[in-house]
Amino acid sequence: MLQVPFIRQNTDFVKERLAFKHFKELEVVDEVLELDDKRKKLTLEYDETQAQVNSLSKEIGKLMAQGKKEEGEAQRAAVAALKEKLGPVNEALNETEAALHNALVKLPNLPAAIVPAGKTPEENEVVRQGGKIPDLYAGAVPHWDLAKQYDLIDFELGNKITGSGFPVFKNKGARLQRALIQYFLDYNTSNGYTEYAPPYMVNETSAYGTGQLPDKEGQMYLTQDSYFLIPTAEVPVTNIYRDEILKDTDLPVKMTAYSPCFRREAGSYGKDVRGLNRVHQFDKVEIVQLVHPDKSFEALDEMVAHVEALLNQLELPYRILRLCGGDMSFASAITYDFEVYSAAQQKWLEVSSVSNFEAYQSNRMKIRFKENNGKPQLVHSLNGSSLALPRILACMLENNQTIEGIQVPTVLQTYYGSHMI
RNA sequence: GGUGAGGUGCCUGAGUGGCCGAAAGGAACGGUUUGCUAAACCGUCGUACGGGUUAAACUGUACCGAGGGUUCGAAUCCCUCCCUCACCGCCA
Repeated sequence: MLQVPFIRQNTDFVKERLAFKHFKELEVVDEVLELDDKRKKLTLEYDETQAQVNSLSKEIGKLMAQGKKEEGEAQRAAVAALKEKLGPVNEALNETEAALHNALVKLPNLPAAIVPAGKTPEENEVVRQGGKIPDLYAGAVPHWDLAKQYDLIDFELGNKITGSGFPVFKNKGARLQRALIQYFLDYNTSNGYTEYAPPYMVNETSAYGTGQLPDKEGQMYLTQDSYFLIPTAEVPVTNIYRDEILKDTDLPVKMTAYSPCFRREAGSYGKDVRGLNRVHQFDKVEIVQLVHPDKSFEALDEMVAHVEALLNQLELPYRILRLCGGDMSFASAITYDFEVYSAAQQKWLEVSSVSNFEAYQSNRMKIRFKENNGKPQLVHSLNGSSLALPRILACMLENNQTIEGIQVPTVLQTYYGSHMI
């Protein structure tokens, strides 16, 4: 969440940036400031009164010890009077703090300066395009047909076992998927990321920390024990450092993790969900960084280059989009989406999203660091997919299909064990 | 699922009503000494929110799992909840 002192000092700027993100309830900004004023006033009143109570109580202790009972009794009455006043003040203070917090979490992160204006996905800015869009032979088909033809993925079977959106990978399909995961993790760790295998369920606090809660509970599966199935490894991995104060020399923290991701995507059935395009359970390898606030844009560029290198090595045609203000996620200050071109569907599919959250997540999670003997400051957090498996797989199958079979990119051949499916 | 124990600062761990934001040890950091390393010695070593200041200094309040209660006064007593650990049962 945003920091109140910053909002206070840059009120107009905050409103302007929020409007840029097409956030409607700008009055919440003023509400935050009013509640913060109220909070300060009540805090002062409470503290001063409590200070009197404390000092009187100490005196009573001494008087009693000295056997001066009458004086002690008189003081007790004084304390009782103060405490009568204190109750309502305390109650008002608690209410105000809760209200302030509720208002504060309504405010999304501010878009960074270089975020393009716009509201819809059509207004996202294409930053770069790379790789070659293949000319497919006349009989080329979409991946769901290839999946059947080569016996790689069984969508019907998933319906039987669980429901729609839970594909079953089999044979070479399962193997290819495993090869990709292995390859991604190896690539990440060789670039300084520490590998984690996190829990696939998280508690409410963790879901809140990365911004899934409040609001987006509908997008997650909730278990009987009130744990959420993770929608991305970002959630458990970023929470590793929740409530920690790092040393500046610990930064940057670079983490990577493979995990399945579970998404309810309620009400999203329709044309775009065929095959692997949108499913309820999919695999993904994620990268997360916690960095010094001065370095987060540098880190962002590094992560973008990292993901781009992966796509180049996989020989997939891709483009990088800088999301416009209105299309960015709630907690993000800037986001780059990576899309690969699915030649048989003739469609761009999102396979990665790399974001800088600046201090928005770390403020919620209280992930901080200390420089020398300075005060704790919030780190900046970033994350990105490297990469989401199903669409990569879909694209790879479609783009690499030939009459003889499906070609496996060079970089994957040792992992997969063959050059052809 | 059953039974028992327990949650104190970066860690270990003392503390059962006022002198406790909290002993002691360890770790870490700074320094002295040393040819280097080690050892030894000295010092520093919580967080949040207020007040104050150009900034500090200084100062108030809160925090010993969370929330409530008793009391003039709570880490310490009471209640509720959460969590962890151990053993048994079941099981990969």
